Amino acid sequence: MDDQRTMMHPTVSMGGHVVPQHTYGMDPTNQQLTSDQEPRKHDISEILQQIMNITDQSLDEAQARKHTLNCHRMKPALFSVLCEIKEKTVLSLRNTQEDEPPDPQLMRLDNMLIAEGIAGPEKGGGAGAATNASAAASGGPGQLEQTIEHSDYRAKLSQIRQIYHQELEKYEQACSEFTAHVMNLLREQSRNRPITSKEIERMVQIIHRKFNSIQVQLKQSTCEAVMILRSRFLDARRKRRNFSKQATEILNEYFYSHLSNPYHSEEAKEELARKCGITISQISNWFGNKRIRYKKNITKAQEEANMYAAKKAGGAAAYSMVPSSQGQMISPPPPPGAVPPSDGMYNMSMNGGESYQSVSSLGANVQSQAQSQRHIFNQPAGMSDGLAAASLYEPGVHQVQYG
DNA sequence: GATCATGATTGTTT
DNA sequence: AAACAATCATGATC
Repeated sequence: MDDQRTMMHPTVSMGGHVVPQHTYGMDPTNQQLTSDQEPRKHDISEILQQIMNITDQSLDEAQARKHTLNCHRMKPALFSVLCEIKEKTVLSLRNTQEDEPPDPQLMRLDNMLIAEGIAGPEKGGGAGAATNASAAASGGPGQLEQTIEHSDYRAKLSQIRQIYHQELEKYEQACSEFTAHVMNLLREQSRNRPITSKEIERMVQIIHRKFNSIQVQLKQSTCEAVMILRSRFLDARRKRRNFSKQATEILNEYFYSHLSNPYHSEEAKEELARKCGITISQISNWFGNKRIRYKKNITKAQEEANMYAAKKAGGAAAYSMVPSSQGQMISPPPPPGAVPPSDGMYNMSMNGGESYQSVSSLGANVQSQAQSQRHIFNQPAGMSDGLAAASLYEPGVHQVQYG
């Protein structure tokens, strides 16, 4: 019955709902509108139109009209209409409550930010923690040293951390401001239309979800920035440094002393690494590069070989007084007044060549092992002539001397 | 800034 | 697994 009448007098349609006239306290059976009923109908339309318009207005404008609306004589009637509509729509709201599972992407980002020291409890240890974390992630003792020495890296990382926290704070402030604003608005609107606390809660949830997606973006771009920073600073190629002159000297001397068998045991590598202050893998790289480049440019390598041979011969002559080092001494005499106490190379000379001897004999020890390895130095036929000088200092020769 | 030197990486071979 | 070979990327020098 009511529905039929409603269909006959569809006053205002609101969100697809037809507002029945009888709920305004008017006589529903009265089909004829009296002269004072017409303006009433008009009033209601006006109020509802105002409400509709609120969504298109700025919050300030809505605020300004709020008072007018509250004082309107038809307000109670409007309220009851809205209550009735609510009765119908509230069912759909009840079903919308869902538990949000933790976003795996967000968790990944959070973990990474914590690991990098960007997001973390204490601020002071941030940069340090980041360094340790990244060093642990990349592994290797050499990388650890280089990571620590990169104060630039740490500075940039803490800069990223600072920006991240600033943005996060801004975001959180904006989120809470907006939430408070919306809650106020809803509370005020609840005087005109029925709004349950659950609905407000839900609205807050929606707002937080929206802001969360912004937060994810912030975290994502922060992670990207950290990755770029890391690749820039921790990529070994970018931070290549030439070895010290002394290290190169030691390596060259060892190389040309072991030309017939330039393949070394782990022990020999360790010792060289210790003497040169570089890692074992750097030693391997160096000898790998050296062998290839030696082979590629024999002429130049010969000159170098002769130079080191002469050097060694000179050194041996100069230090032949030292009993235990005869035929072993390859280091030049230390320059006057230039003998660093901890200098491995010159220490070798000063302590009777003991250190070098051990390296040299280690090289000899691996000779049998190296026989099973590939040997580029056995291949070129014309090489032996050029290596005449250098071959004087091959481990085999030393062995003969000792044998 | 062009060029060479050199340490590191990557893919292949043994 | 170690070495080779090619290549990359940076440092040093002119």
